[in-house]
Amino acid sequence: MDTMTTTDGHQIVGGRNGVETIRRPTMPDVARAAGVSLKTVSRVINNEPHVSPKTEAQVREVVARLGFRRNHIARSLRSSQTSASIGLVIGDLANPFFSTIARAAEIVAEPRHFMLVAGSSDEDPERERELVSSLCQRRVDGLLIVPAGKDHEYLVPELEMGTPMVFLDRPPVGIKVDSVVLDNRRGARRGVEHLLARGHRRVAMVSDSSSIFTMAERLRGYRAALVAAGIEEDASIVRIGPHRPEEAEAAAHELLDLPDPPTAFFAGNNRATVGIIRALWERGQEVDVVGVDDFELADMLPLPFVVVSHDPAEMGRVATELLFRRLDGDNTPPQKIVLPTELVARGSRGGGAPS
Amino acid sequence: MDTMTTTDGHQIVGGRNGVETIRRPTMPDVARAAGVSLKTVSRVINNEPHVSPKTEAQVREVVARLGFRRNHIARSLRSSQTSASIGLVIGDLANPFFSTIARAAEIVAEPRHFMLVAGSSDEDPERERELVSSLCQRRVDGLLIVPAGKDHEYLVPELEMGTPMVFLDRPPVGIKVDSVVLDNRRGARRGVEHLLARGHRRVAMVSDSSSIFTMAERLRGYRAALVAAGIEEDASIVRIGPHRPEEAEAAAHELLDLPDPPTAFFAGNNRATVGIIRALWERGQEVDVVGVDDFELADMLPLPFVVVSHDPAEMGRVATELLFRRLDGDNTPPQKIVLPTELVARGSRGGGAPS
DNA sequence: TTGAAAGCGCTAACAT
DNA sequence: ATGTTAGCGCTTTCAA
Repeated sequence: MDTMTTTDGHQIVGGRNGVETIRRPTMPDVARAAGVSLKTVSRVINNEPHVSPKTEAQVREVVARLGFRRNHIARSLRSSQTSASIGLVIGDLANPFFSTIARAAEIVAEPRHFMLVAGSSDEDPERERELVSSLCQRRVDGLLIVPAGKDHEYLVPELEMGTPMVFLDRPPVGIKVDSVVLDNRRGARRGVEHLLARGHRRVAMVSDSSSIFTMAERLRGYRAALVAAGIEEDASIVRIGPHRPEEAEAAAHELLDLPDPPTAFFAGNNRATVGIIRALWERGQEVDVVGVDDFELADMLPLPFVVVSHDPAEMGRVATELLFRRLDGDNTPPQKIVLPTELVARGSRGGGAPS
Repeated sequence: MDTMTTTDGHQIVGGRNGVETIRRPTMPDVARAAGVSLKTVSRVINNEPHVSPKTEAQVREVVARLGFRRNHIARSLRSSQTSASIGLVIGDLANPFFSTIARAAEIVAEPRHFMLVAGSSDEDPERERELVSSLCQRRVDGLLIVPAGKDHEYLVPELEMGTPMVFLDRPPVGIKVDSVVLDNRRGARRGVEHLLARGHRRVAMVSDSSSIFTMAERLRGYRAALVAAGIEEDASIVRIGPHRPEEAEAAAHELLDLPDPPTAFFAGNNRATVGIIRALWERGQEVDVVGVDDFELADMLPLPFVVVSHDPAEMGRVATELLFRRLDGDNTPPQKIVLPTELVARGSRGGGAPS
């Protein structure tokens, strides 16, 4: 047993090896060892009727002894082509929004013994198509997609071949399939109206690229609120583009350094919110902020703000249940399910808990 | 197009349906349509040599026209039994620690066209076994496991059948396989020593159940630091068990309400850290805190504290690369890779950024 | 209650 | 350069 340390500070401890590879037992192997036919083994494995208790016990004993595990690949090939898996295409598994969706999907799939095959598109339409292609080649039974692209006609063949799919967070373009989305426009509008009601006339907006459907919708909601209040939009205080919190933070600083700075902020997503809060906090300034998306620890940040909250887990759950309904043969027309949003106060004033 | 609203506030918009199911084209279908043999199609699809450009173009045209997609299930069955997928068993996909690992694994797997099949064990050993069984039935090429159970002998058959596996975060028990873990004990010890160096003699520990390997190790590190400093452990200020932040928060309140309260806290993981910080913040008290695990927004919490930081993405990356090395035929003895930890100041004092 | 034979869609080995 | 045949491990007829 020797130990070494690599340049990156990892310590590696070697052990001994002592495993020899043996062939995986197959059903014929089990049948031979149990002295029965292949079909009988199949019956036992699949809990089919018409097997005598004695034969069954015999087979089960051999199964256990040999460590037999049915080859699901082979089963999928022969049997009704079901791989008992669903494909999940999301933006980034490491992003809590997406991983919450993934987990919710898993929870719905688990009791049906379906597994999740997941891939991150990184918001790249090309990668989205590659992932979908990979998943279809693997013959997943259904697809859950948070689309990055803006045209989904490429999915028509898959649809025709009977692969059910549900879009999440962003609607399909060019095809008619189920989707579960947020009421982005109304949520954003209500968030901005909250600021206007507090007397603000110069409300800045900071958000990720408007090529993302949700961002474009939230921008529309922002504009609708301004129009309804008779306020003309000032393009100099609308910053669409910042993706990472640091970019949003820089944008907020720039806006606050303007000769005529905004008196309030509307953030298109939680990364923008975090960036803005951080900028304000660094400057020791307190400015009203409303941001779309709730996030962990939001209530403990050192400045008060309001979030347009929604439930990603609910989105994942609803979408996955809809997908399974389709798998179960539901042929009703495609649905668009719109989940509500809600204004919630977050953050804190001063050094202690809000009273 | 009609709209209805459900009791839970979801809005459902129905659309029209117009998709008819057609059979998925197979290689023989393509061969027939292209007027060539099955094998020729196979050659084209697999970019094998010895196909005339003319024939190839012909086949590709038909492939595109029919929307042919090779059935990976069938390919897996015949060909070297590789499903081009790796199984990932983690505690909870929605937990950022695990989803970061998953994403890192994905990034390593992507260029090799391997997909991730993931499942959450919820820290339940029974569920861990079920997941492993499901994954093996699906013939994943390798397994990445953050084990929940404390005995992994049940994996011996899988090992013998040649399924490579790498354990993450917690070492295997009863089998010799690769693992990538943290230097928990030393990290914890250094964290506690940091508090002792600041003059503390009554350092409380709050952590999740010691049945989780990492927690037990961190508790050992805590004890080692106390012993080295000649301080006798006071069981009344050691709270092992709190799993959710709220439970840790309650534990912190209880400890602070003690007649002889601790003057500092050591938190076993980030959930404990958050709970403790929240308790202190609610009371308006400022007490030294060191917690294992870094987390997002830690630097913006309203109280200063120190984290024993490490890199979950690095853990996922290293483990997955090791797994692929095994898949590539590396037969060297199993390794145990230990990743370092580091003390980092987080949180902030007062109402502004740290200067 | 049990078993024999065919075949899922592909790749591998061997012709031609 | 192209094609033929066998067979991966299972489920599905169909027979006994």
